[in-house]
Parts: sequence; structure tokens; C-alpha cells
Amino acid sequence: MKEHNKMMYYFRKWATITEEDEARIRSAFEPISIKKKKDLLVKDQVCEYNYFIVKGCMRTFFIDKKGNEQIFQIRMDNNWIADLESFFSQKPSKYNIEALENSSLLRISYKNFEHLLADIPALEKYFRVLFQKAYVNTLNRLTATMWESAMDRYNEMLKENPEIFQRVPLIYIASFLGITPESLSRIRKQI
Amino acid sequence: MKEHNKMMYYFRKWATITEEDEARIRSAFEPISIKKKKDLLVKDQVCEYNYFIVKGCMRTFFIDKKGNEQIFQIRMDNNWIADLESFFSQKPSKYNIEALENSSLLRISYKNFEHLLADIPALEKYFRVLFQKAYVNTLNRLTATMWESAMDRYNEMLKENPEIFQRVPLIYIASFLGITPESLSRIRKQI
DNA sequence: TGAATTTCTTAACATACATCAATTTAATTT
DNA sequence: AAATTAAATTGATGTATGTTAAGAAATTCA
Repeated sequence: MKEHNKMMYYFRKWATITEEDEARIRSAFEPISIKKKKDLLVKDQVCEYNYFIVKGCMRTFFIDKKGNEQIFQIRMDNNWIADLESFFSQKPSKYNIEALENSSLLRISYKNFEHLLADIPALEKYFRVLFQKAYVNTLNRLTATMWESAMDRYNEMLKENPEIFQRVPLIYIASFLGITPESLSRIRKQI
Repeated sequence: MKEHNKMMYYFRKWATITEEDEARIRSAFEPISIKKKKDLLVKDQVCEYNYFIVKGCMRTFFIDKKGNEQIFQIRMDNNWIADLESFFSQKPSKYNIEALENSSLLRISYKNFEHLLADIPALEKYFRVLFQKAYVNTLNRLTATMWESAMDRYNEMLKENPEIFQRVPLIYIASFLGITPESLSRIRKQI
């Protein structure tokens, strides 16, 4: 059960978990692994699970009107990934989630998630704080996208998230920044 | 205490609140009113309160590099408003929050908020779900900003949020959409 | 109610980033 | 290691939206 250790560490960071809770939590999460380029979620499927990435890298994308894949989430070790809109509504997803590396994850089904949070109020607090932070981050990303240049966004990402550049191709990073690979290439040439 | 009724109604929608809890909650929120054009929060101040808008309209904005006010939140009746980044960190805010109408609000201080949630786990669930939804909404707004045209975003806002057009000047709506008033004017002419 | 201020519109021109097409470089597969 | 595929770069050109400036319309204030 060593896959669970890091996740438990993060739970404990923002919530008080008893020994008893810990056993209950561990048993609710199932370890899985996924190969590079395989799909964790496919458009029009219901997102049945919420995933904790133990080790690996995942992207969330959709196909836009012009037929291009557009990526808005890239997540690596010790982060959560899912289409929460589909997961919490249990309706078909608009997105695909794909592994960018061979990855190992922990997953919990929607039903188990709801039961677990009902049983362990400390986890409500953990996820309240998690979503609160995710919301604030996304608002910051939104204001940057609206009112900062692509070059400024690139530089900030390079500073705040250098590891992603070691592990993810630039074509994906370009999309994540909301620009084309050609534009990113030109930005990089200027620096 | 009729200001609190609508807020209690929303708490009850997603959380189970006892009579005893209700009294505790009501006493934690203080009613205030604010005149049009007055500030609820000023840049570099700590956002000391989280606010529930009983009736009225508020905007959150900052001054960009070129000296223009840029608005990323517009909230009306029965919604929450604060700079959550400042509120939860209790560090100075990057933003201003201003009343667009004479408004009545309920406010809760950071300390009281933390105590209240510790005392009433059902509220943890309420705010977990609230932030979860706010996060999903903001991600949808982000993808629209990155990969849809300003005209599409305008039309969607008109459809999803018609009331805002009755109550808020177009210069503010333009900024909220991430464009200039001139661009919005041209978009409207085309329709 | 008239003056002042704010909001909205229009036009000419500017610019950041996109698109299309071709080539080079790097990574993956057999 | 060769062949294939994917990623990255470069140049020429296009376009949505920004900028500047001015005036009209609407709202607020005295």
C-alpha cells in the first residue's frame, strides 16, 4: 500500500485524520496504472473516478471547432485529475484525459467519494481547501490569459512550473498557454 | 434578521442544518450596506471578510500595466463575493471590490469563518460544493476565453446571464469578457 | 432643469498572434 | 540502425481585436 502514502501525507497537511479514518480512506482508493498515450477518460463517457496521480503525467483536452486538440490541464505527481464537471454530475464528459507518461494513479468512484466524505468530515475540509485553492489558481490563470501577453505567460510558467518543461513537449505547453506551437517557438527565439 | 433568510435557504440546499446550527450561523454574519461606487475592498488591504450579497451588485477589478481597470468578477443578488486569495491567506489583496449599486450584504470575518466551519461540518460541505462549482465555472470561462471568439463569448453571456445586461454598463461587461468597449460595440452592431 | 460626467459608438490605423506551407530536428518503433 | 512518426522551427501572409481620437447619447449631479 505504499502508493497511498503520499496521498495520506497530503490529506494530513490540511485535515486531521485518525488511524481508523486512514484505514477507511486507504481501502476506498484503488491503485491503477496506465501506459503513455492511453486514455483515462474519453469524450461522451461519464467520468466515473476522481484520480490522484502517484507518479506520472496527464493532460485534459478537447477538440475545438477547427479540429485542433486544445489542452487546459496538465498534471503531474501528487496532484488530482478528473473532469469534475462530469464526475460530480455523473453526466457525459466534454473532454479527454490522456497519459503523457506511464503513470500510476489511485482512483475513487463517485459513490465511494460521496460516502467517504460523508463518513469523514475532515476530508470535506481537505477538499474544500483543495477546490478553494484550485478556484483561486484558475482565476489567476484567467486574468493572465485575458490581460497579459503570451510572452509574459510563458515566462511566468517557466518560473512557476519549470518541471513541466522537462517532461512535456512544447506543442502541449503552447496549447496550455492558449497559443499555437509556431507562436511559442517565436517567443522562445526572442529570449 | 430577514437579510439572513435567503442565505440560510442556500445553505440548506446543499447541507443539513439543524435549528441550533442556524442560530449559530445567523449570529456569525453581520448585515452591512454599501452605497453605489463605494469600495468594499481596496488594493493592498487585507480582505477581512467574506460577503454574501443579499441585494445589489459588485465588481472586482485591478489596474493593468496600461492603467486600465480590468474586471474579472461581477456578482449580484444571492452570490458570494470576496478576494478569496487575500481572505484565506490574510495577506494584502491585489484587487478592488466596488459596489455598482446600493447594496446590502452579510459579512463574516476570517476568524469567524474558520470557527464556524470547524463547529458546523455541514458548512464545510456547503463551501466544498460551492468552491467545486466555482472552480468548474472558472475553468469553462478560461477555455472559452482561450479558444472561442469574443462574439461567441458575448452571445453566451447574453444567453446565460441576461440580467447582468439590465444592471451593468457595457464598458464593464466588455472588460469582463476580456475585450475593449470599442470591440464590444462593433460586435453588437454585427448582431 | 441645465451642466457635468459617464457611457456608447464610429472610423482610421496598429499589432499580437494565427494560419499555411515547408523544412529541420528529435524521438519512437521495427 | 534504418525507417517512421512526432516535435520544433521558420517565413510569408491573414485576421481578430486593440489603440487613438472624436462625437453622440444617456445618466447623474447641483
